[in-house]
Amino acid sequence: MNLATETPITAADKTFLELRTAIVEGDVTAGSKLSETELSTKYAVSRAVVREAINRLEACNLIERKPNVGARVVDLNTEGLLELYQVRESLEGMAARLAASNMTDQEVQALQSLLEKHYKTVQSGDNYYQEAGDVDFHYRIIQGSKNSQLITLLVDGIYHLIRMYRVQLGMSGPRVTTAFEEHRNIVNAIANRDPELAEMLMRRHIAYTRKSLQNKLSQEQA
Amino acid sequence: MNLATETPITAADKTFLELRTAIVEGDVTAGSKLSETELSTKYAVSRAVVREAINRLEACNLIERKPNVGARVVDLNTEGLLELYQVRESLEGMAARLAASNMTDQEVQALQSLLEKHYKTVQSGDNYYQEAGDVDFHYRIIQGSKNSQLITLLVDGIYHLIRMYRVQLGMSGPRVTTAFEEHRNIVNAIANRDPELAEMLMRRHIAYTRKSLQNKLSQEQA
DNA sequence: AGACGATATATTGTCGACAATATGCTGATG
DNA sequence: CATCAGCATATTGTCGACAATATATCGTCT
Repeated sequence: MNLATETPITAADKTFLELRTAIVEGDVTAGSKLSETELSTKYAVSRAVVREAINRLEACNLIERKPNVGARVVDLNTEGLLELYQVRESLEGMAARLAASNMTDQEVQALQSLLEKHYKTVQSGDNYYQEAGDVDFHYRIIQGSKNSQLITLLVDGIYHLIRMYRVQLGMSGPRVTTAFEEHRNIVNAIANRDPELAEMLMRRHIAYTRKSLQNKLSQEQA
Repeated sequence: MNLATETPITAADKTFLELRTAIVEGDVTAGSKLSETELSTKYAVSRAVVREAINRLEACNLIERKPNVGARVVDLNTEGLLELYQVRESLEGMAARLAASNMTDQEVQALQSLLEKHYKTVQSGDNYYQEAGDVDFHYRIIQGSKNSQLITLLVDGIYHLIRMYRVQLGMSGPRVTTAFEEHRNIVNAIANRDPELAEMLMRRHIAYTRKSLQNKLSQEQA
């Protein structure tokens, strides 16, 4: 018996994942068409598996499909990103609330030490780690909610979408300072097992980020 | 030129929709297998379109798939439903908040008259309308948020899931009285353009429903 | 010359067949 | 009698081909 639940990876899985990163990272430009035949030759698979991949991408809201016409990478407007941040505020707020109740002490400690590490690199000014650290921070709290529906929604769905939007709109990287103080306060609330406060702080944190984005975007348009 | 943007409906679309209602309504029992060949003969289409439909169902979290094994209707535990209600509380709370800001005066009036109609049928004791009315009420507020991401998430995703859970667990129909008072307070908050209050009341409303479900379910298990 | 219509081309939708994997059965063995 | 190996069957994964639809090209007419 093999405990490592070896899940066989189908060709459709692989092409889906490759295509998704290609889209999310912006390697295929926004609004460009996804030709089935073209992709099937490019990835050396049949059209059937390409179609399956495209179907899944559509389910993720990463592309749009019109029957008998084809699939295009969603062309993103500023409004969509801001809408997404409202959804995120709501869901991650709930995640923080649940995390304050459901995280194990061990997980809380791990979160605290992550924060510690984060603090050091903020001062050193390593921008790359900053972004990775930010994602990791949010990711752990989401997991800490222990609500599988919530986790699936955020990790499999919204996060990829947000990432794509940000790349497309040239908004890569979080706020310059990543608002370390806010992170610390959230962690404290969770460590104190204070769900209401944790939710409120997380919502504020994301709302601030949203407003910061909004400013940047309206500035660029001017 | 035809203004009615006639969207061609593919066979895959149809089978997807039929299958979804069949699953959501409980016509195919929980945990049962979805055989591709069987379904293709039943719906008189090729396996390819069945596969596409199944793919979409998987994206909706209505079924689970294991490679080389097949797809089964998700077998639902109580916990999953309660988790879903937490997500719903979060998202519909946000929807109510946004609706208080973004609904037109006309939409608010329509909502108020719906409430009126609702009130009459609560007293007459027409149980069917009560459920339909409840769904309609929530649906309008969601639409009123004007946040397309939020709308898609709730209408295309979570609502079908919740419906399926409820049917499977024998929890059809909302709370006996549908908590008319709560609905009224929510509408008032929206009409007064009070986002914070609208959100808070909607969250409470759903949290109550959730607890009511929890009681019912734990009672049954005893 | 511009607009419209018919034809040609390309792309997507659908289908049936083959290959790969999992499941169930049969029978041999301890 | 239980267990396990090997085979037979059934189901899913993948593929290439045909049909239906949309797009592009070209010619004609006003």
